[in-house]
Amino acid sequence: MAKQTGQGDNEGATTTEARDWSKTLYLPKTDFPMKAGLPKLEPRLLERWERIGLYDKLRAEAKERHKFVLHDGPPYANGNIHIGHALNKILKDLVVKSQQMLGHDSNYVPGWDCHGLPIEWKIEEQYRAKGRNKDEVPVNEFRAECRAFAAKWLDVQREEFKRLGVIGDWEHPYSTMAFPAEATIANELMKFARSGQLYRGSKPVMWSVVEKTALAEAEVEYQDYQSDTIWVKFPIISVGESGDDPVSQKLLSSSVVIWTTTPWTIPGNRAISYSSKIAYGLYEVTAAPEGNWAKSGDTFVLADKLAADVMKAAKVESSERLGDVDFAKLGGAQICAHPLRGKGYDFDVPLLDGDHVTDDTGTGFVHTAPGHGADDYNIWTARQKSLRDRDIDTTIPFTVDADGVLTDQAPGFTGKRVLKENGDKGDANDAVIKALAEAGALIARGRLKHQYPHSWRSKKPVIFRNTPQWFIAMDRPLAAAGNKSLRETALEEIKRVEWVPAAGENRITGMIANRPDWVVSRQRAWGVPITVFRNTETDEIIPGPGFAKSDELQKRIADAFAEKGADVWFEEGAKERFLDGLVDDPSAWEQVRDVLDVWFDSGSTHAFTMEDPVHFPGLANIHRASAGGHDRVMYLEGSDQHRGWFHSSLLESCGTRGHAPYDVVLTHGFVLDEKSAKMSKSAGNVTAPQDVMDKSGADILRLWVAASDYSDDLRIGPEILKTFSETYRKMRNTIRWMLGALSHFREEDRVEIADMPELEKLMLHRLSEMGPEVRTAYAEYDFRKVVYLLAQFLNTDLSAFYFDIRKDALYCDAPSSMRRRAALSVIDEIFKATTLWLAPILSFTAEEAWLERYPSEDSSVHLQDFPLISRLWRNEAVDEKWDHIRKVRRVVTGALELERAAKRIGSSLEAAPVVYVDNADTLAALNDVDLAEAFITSGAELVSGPAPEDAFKLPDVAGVGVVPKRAEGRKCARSWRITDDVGSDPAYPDLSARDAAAMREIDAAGAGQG
RNA sequence: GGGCCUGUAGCUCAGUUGGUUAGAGCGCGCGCUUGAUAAGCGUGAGGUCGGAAGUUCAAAUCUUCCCAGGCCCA
Repeated sequence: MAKQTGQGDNEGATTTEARDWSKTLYLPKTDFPMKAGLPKLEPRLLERWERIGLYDKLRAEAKERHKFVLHDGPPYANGNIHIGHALNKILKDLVVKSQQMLGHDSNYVPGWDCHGLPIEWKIEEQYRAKGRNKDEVPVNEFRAECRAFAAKWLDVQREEFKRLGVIGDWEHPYSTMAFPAEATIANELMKFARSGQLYRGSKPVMWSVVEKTALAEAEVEYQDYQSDTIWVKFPIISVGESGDDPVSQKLLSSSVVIWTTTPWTIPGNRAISYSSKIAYGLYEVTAAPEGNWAKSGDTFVLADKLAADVMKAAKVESSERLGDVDFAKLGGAQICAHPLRGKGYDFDVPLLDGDHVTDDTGTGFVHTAPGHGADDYNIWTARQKSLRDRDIDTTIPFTVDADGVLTDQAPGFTGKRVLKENGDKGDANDAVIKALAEAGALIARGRLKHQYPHSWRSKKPVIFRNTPQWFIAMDRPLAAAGNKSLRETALEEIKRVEWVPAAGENRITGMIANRPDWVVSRQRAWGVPITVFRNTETDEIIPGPGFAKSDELQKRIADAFAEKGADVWFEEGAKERFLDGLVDDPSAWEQVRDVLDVWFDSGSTHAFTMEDPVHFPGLANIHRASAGGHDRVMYLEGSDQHRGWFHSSLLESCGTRGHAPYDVVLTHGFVLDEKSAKMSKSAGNVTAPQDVMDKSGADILRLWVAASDYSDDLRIGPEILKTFSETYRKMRNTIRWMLGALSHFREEDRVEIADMPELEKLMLHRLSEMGPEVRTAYAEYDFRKVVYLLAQFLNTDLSAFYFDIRKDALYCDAPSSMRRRAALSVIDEIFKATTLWLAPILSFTAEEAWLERYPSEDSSVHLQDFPLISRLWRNEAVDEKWDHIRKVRRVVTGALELERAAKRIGSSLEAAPVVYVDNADTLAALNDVDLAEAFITSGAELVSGPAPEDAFKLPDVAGVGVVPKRAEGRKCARSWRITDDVGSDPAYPDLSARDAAAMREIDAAGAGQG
């Protein structure tokens, strides 16, 4: 028999000197440190995982299982990760690891979004610092620099993500700028072109005349600017269903008045917006100065709140309100004439009800030029169908060219400049104002200093200008989809997807139902080009539905991209090479130079990862449940992605494949500071994941994620991290104690459940309860329930109850003790189960503990599945019985606490309480139980019957009273229990009978050892 | 301003179809232990369930309004 660790040298039982009994105890013994030192430990474990090829091992082991694919939403490769990234990736890792342990092949290929504006800006910034001009750099040279920039940050972020303990195929991530990805993105776009869903339309964009470029909202800054303002009459020519009352009758000879700060947009006017929430009246001018624009007898429709201001601006001396004008009652079919009717502006100007109209300034009517403003464009396109039904041409005119010059689509003003080349005001405003005055359409003019958008580069004012753009149609019936539109298909698919939390379904449904057509073009350099050609004569697009050689053209482009990347599109002579032999005259075709919206890139990630078995062999042969298989695909991102990635992926996949690319969509909230405020550098409330990992460790961060309600926003800060560090410490120490106890456990000592004491049966029963609960919680992605269950179990059931009680047996019992061996057998199971249950969350700590228990060169806790819990462990009878015992135990500890406070006892081992029970059920439960053991006292007496008046009672434990009593006898020098059998073995005069017997066994074994 | 969502002890969270004095873990105070010891055990304090009104015999739970916060739009 091997000598037990934890025992000192045998000095002989006959020694008169006091023996150090502590050396004869089986005290916990482990190298697993109390203080984790995670910042140092974690990198070591990461190295180990890399060395043993953990990810590949997982794939190999799970080869035959059903797949669970968490398809990564790509972060943007342009900076260090922040706490939001950490939340996102850790949450993904919790899902990936738990799904693997639940028995799936749980795959995770991380990816990055690499094209787009922010990276272009960074490179431009570097150019400016060096005094270079972007426009003078060949586009592919510029693109190469963008590519290098993205590659650099991809690497940085990859290391930061790995540091969080996230398992994944980090060596083979996907990126939207990889050549095969660029090829696939272009290919997907060409699918839209060929099915006729891609069309060329127009839209106003912010445009810098100075730089001759479109600007994004983030590229403009608002500065003071003096604008010309005008009040313009639009004569009413039709009132729809007019009433018989005098006011309605009078409307036909009245005007609607608008106010604008951009007179040059009047040629682009196509409508007037009003709001049904605003009260309007008909006002008659009753007195005005001689020669005034607004004349006595003129009648205007104005918002009641603003009528006085307008009359004042028009220098009207007096006016009268004739009555209400209620547009809702009029049926919404009112038409005005353009103020320049007869001069090339003979179209009807409809009135449109719009939420963007207010009665804070102006007239309560908004001049609507769809080519010159976002609101204008939105309301115009939203009303497109009803306008067409009224025979109104909804074409948006191109009234201003790239130089800021009015075109021939602005009759009478062709050649006038809105802004000069240097950004100064041009002559267009004056020309328009003059024409309006001559037409008698002006009632007032003025100037206004206000905030107006300026280019952040040139600091010069910008304009809204209608420009050609490429769109994906939302409502075009698609033959391949049974004549359903993209919108209809997407809405149907949304219902098939599982949304976690469920509210996500609402949110995205609303967005898809209401969104306009998808603008996929950007006038930029760093992206995947829109790989189509347009016939300048016929407007035909190739590849396209009517072009016989679309197959060949599409293949040429995709193949070239796959080989050399999207740069080939911008190379000299690209058009000729791509079109060679496919069209009669390449010069009749315009090569589109716009690049794709990056949302189209990321919307295509499913296509170039999950459908590319060459580059992502682990993702080959996914048979999704929606297609009759057993595999599932999850997307997991912040809730903002309902409008972002979930949205674009859904549209992209529905438009090309007719179904959603995902089966489950899980969303999380945003990370705020401890007071629920947004984090910002200026507020000084930023928590950086890098700092947390350096100071506390990734496991603390992981515990924070797991324990938080991710469906809502999450808070983090110093106090919260401190709390989680404490929670961690508490759980860690319980694990540590198990490791220490198990250092004395030998496989041959394992005990069958039938031979175990009830306490052990109870703990196995608890495991059998925990098993399904933990599994279900993981399966439902309810990680905080897992944390709650495990914390409760470790702290309450184990540390404070089971382990506390069993310390005596574990430390003091003889090696042969059935009680001790049973306890160790059970602790072995508990350790295994809890470590495995914790592994997805405390990935580092679980691994550390696992390896401490099962040392190995190449194993890992993460290669295990969740524990199999035997059905035989279930034991409701024992559970119910011990419910009674634990209740009584609470009464006892309560009674002892009073004794302690009165300084009558210190340790509970100094007590031997008398328990009165006047309750048959409880009495039955307590009858054959070693109460002293359960109470951790030296003795306990059970008395049937009512307790004395002065006995200690608890209100919620009926029929139980405790009378404290000091234990009588001598204190055993080894176990510290006070018993009356101390000294019963003359060889061990200071020990109780149990300890003396144990020592005989131990000493014999020790002697045998020599 | 609109859409979606959130608001329970210092912190993180439970609170089943409205039903007994609103719970847990951690932290905090106090005590015990000193053989899990920069640990362990016990015990105590702490909440007008964001606010107001309403429905009801009864509301943290239902309704309305308000306040605060977040995301997405405008």
